[in-house]
Amino acid sequence: MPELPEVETLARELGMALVGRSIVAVEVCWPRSVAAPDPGTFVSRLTGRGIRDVRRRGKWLLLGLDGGEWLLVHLRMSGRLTVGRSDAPGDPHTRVVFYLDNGQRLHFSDPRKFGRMVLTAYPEEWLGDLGPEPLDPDLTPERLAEILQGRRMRLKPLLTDQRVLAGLGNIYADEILWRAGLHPLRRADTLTREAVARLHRALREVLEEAIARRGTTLADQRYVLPDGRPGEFAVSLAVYGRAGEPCPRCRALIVRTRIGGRSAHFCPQCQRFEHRG
DNA sequence: CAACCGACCTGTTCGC
DNA sequence: TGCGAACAGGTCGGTT
Repeated sequence: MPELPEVETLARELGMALVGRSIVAVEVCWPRSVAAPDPGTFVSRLTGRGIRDVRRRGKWLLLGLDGGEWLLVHLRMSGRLTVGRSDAPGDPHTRVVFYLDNGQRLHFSDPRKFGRMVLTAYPEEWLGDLGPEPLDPDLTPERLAEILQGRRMRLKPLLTDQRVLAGLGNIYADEILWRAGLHPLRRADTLTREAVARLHRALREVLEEAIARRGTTLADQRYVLPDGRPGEFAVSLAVYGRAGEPCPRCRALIVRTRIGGRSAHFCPQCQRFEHRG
């Protein structure tokens, strides 16, 4: 569920709540949520550790700990991280709980159990295959053109490939392609210079606007901020989840199809496959 | 290299 | 109303 804007928002807001705190106890309710090390080692190495940094890489959340180790968290489809008082009401999907020195708890809740945590001194071993950050200033239009060059993949699966760019998922890939006026089935190596420039601009605009609105909370409310409030970008979605509704740009009806086993939404008028632009 | 499929999981929505 | 099928923001590994 959470993509780059959601994890970026979490990193910022969790940072305010967690940096300077320390972990006094850890409870692992669902051992498989801890990918490494084994849960016993995970708990003993975390107990008593201070949190000095919270950041994001792709869709991973990174908590920097005193002593140089990192706690990596990937929320996958249904993971949620919230901070609350000790007497917070019980959640049947709680998988891991971190007890903090100020009486608060960091809750990891995850109904589908896909989310994973890793405690490691070598985060690059887990993050090494990730492509560049879409919002990195070094990712210029020229650099994006090099990335797309020679790739025969269709744009939609390419954008969600974490080795190509880090952090895009199903929602933002659809929104970015709509903003850029590019068909999701268009082959990456067929883009003109001008089309790459549009894609580059769309990447930055969509992601920056979504971060400014603190991410997308859909109807199921699975993604929320650490204090439980929703993100506000859902109302700004142009195509995702809007099949049959008019395109905000041209009023043609949004189409939903299936690409690489995932849903894809686009405007058949604004995003023409035949256009070489 | 590119595409597709099943796994991994549970909860919610859809269609008959 | 009831019930099973289909579907969900992600990723991985194996096959074609």
